[in-house]
Amino acid sequence: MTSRGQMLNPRRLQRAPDMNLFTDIRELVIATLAAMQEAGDLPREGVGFANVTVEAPRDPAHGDMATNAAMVLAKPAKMKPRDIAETLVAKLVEDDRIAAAEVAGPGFVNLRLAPGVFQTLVGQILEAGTVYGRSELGKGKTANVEFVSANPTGPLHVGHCRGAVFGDALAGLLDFVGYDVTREYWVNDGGAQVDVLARSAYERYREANGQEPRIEAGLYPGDYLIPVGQALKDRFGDSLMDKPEAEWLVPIRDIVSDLMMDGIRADLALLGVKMDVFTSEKSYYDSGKIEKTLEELKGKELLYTGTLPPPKGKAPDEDWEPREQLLFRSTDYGDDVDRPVQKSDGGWTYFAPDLAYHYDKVKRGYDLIIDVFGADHGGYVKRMKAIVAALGGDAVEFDIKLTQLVKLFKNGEPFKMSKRAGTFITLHDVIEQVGADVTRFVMLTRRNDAHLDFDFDKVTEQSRENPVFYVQYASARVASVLRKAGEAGVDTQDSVLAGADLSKLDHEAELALIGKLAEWPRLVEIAARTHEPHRIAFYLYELAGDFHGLWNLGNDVHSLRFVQEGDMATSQAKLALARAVSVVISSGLAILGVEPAQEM
RNA sequence: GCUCGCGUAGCUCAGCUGGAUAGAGUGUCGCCCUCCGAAGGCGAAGGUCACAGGUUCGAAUCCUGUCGCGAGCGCCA
Repeated sequence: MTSRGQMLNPRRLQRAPDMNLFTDIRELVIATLAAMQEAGDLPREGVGFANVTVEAPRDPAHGDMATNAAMVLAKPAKMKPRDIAETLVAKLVEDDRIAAAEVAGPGFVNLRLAPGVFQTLVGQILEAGTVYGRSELGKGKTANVEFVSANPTGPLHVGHCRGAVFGDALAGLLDFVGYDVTREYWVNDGGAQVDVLARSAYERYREANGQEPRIEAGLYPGDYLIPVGQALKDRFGDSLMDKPEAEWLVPIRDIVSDLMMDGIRADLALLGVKMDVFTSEKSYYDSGKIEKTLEELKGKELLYTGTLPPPKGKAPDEDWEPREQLLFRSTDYGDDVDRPVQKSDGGWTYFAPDLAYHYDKVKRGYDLIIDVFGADHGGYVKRMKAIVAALGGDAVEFDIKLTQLVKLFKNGEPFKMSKRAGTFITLHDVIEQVGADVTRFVMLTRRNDAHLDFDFDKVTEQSRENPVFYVQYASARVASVLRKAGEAGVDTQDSVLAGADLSKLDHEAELALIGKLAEWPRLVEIAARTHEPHRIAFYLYELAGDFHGLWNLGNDVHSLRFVQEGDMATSQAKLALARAVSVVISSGLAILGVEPAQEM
C-alpha cells in the first residue's frame, strides 16, 4: 500500500468485502427506520423491513438510488406513505453520504449520494482488484454443476458447445460468489448406445482390413470412426475379422468409448472447459452400485411393484398392455407418473442409473446441485426433481437449466446440418473458425432458454453490433490509454491510481459511469441467485457502452479526456476510473471464461 | 390429450425474481467526423409487453383461463 492510501477514508476497511453500495445504503435506510420506531415516528407492531429495497432508478432524474420503504410500510404501519417518507427524508439527509433526498411519485424516496461516495468507490475497486463484487452468497457452501454429459459416441457438436459454455460460466459465477464448485460430467458409457458405437467401429475396423463396411441404418455413419477402425486394426490386426459379435463387442466397446472420451476431453480443453470429475455410468453397473441404491430405496419405501396406467391421449394403444414393474414413487414428489426402474427382461431402465447417480450426488452433501440439459431433455426435469426431492429433502437446493438450440448461420444464410450425412458442425470446427473467447461470449448473449443464432461472420465482425468486440474494445482502449500515459511519464500502477485525488471526478458523466460500476456486486448476486450467467455478459456490454460514451464525450469536452496534458493529478484520477472499468470487465470476463484484450 | 418453455419496437433481444414515463442493438429519418483508438457520434420517430380476468398502493414480471409457436410424453437412448 502506498502512503497515499492513507488519505482515503479508513472506514472502508470495516466495510463488507463485497463493497456493495446498495446494501450499504439499504442498511442506512433500515437503521433510520429503526430509529424512527425508537422515536415513536413509526409503530413497531407488525412492521418488518424485509421488503424494503434500495435500487437504482431507471430515470437518472430520480437520483442515484431510490427506496420503496414508505410504500411497503404504509399498510402495516397504518400510515400514509408520504408521511413516512417525509420523516425518513428528514432523517436520511443527516447522514453525510446522502447529498439530497426527496419524496416522489406514490411514495418513493429518491436519494442523491454525495459525490465522495462514488469517488471513494473507484479507489476501493482498484485496491480490491478482481475481488470487487464477490459476495458471500455461497461462502462455506458447496455446489455441483453437471453439464455437457454428451454420450461418448462421437465428437461434440455446437449444441453441446452451448451447454458446455453455459455450465462452465455458471460454475465460474458460483465460484465467484464463494461456492466451492465441482464441475462434473456424467458419462453415458453403460447403455445400448455404446454397443451401437462398438458395432459401428467394428465396421470401420473391417474397412481398415480391406472389407466393405456395412453401415446399416441405426449405426453411426460418421467419418470420425474411420481412424478409430485403423487404430483397432493396429491393435488387433485381423484377429477379430469374421468373429462372432460376442467375442469382440465388449473389448471394442471399452476401447472405443475411451477413445471418444479422449476426443471429448480434448475438445473441452480447446474451449477452455476443465471438468473436475467424470463419473461413469458403466462403473455403476459394474460395481453393483445400482442394486445397492435400490436396496436402500426399498428400505425407504420409495420403490414398489405395480402397473402403470396406459398413456393418455396418444393414438389408440396398439401394443400397449399392462405389466407389473418395479416402480419409483416419483408422483409423491411432483412427477406425472411413477417411473419404472427395471425392464421386464430383468435389466435396468435408463432411469435406474439416473436415480442412483443423483442419489449419489445428494449423499455427497452438496448444498446446491445443478443439472444442465439440452432442451430436448426437458421431459426429464420433473423426474429428476422428484429424485432429489425424495432423497435430499430440504437439505439440498436443486435446479435444472435447459439450453435451447443453436441455429448456425453463415453470412445471414442458415447453415444446414445433417448428422445422417455426417455434415454436422463440430465444436472443434467452431473454435477453429472463430476462437474460444468469441464462441464463449456469444453463447452467453442470450438467455439459456432462448434460441440462439450463431452467425460465423457476424461474431467476428468489429462493430458495436457485436457485443464481444464491443466489450473487448473497451478493455483494449483502457490498456491503450494507460500505455500512452505511462509513456508520458504518469505512474499508472493500480496502487498509485487508487491514491489519486479522486474528488476530481466530479463531472456528471463520470459519476454516472461510477454508478454503473457500483451496480456490479448487486448484479453478480442476482445472476448467481437466478443461475443466469448471461446477465454478466449483458452487464459488460452496457458497462462497455457507458465507458465508450464517456470516451466519446471527450471528443467534444476536452476536460473529460482520460489524459490531461500537464496535469498529473487530474490524469491519474481519470485513469483510475478507466482502470476501474477494466478491472470490472476483466473480472466479468473471467467469470465467463474469456480473456480481456490488451490491444486489438 | 397431458407436461414444460416461449410470446416485449419493423427485425434480433434485455428487463433488477412486483416499482415511477417499458430499455439496448439493428433498421428508418435528420444532423455531425481536423479531436486521448471514428473499428464512428448526437438526436427523432417507432409499443394494446399475445389476449382476457384476478391479486394490491403499483403487474411485462405473481395467479387462473384462452390463443399461437417449440420441445417432451409407458421396458428406447
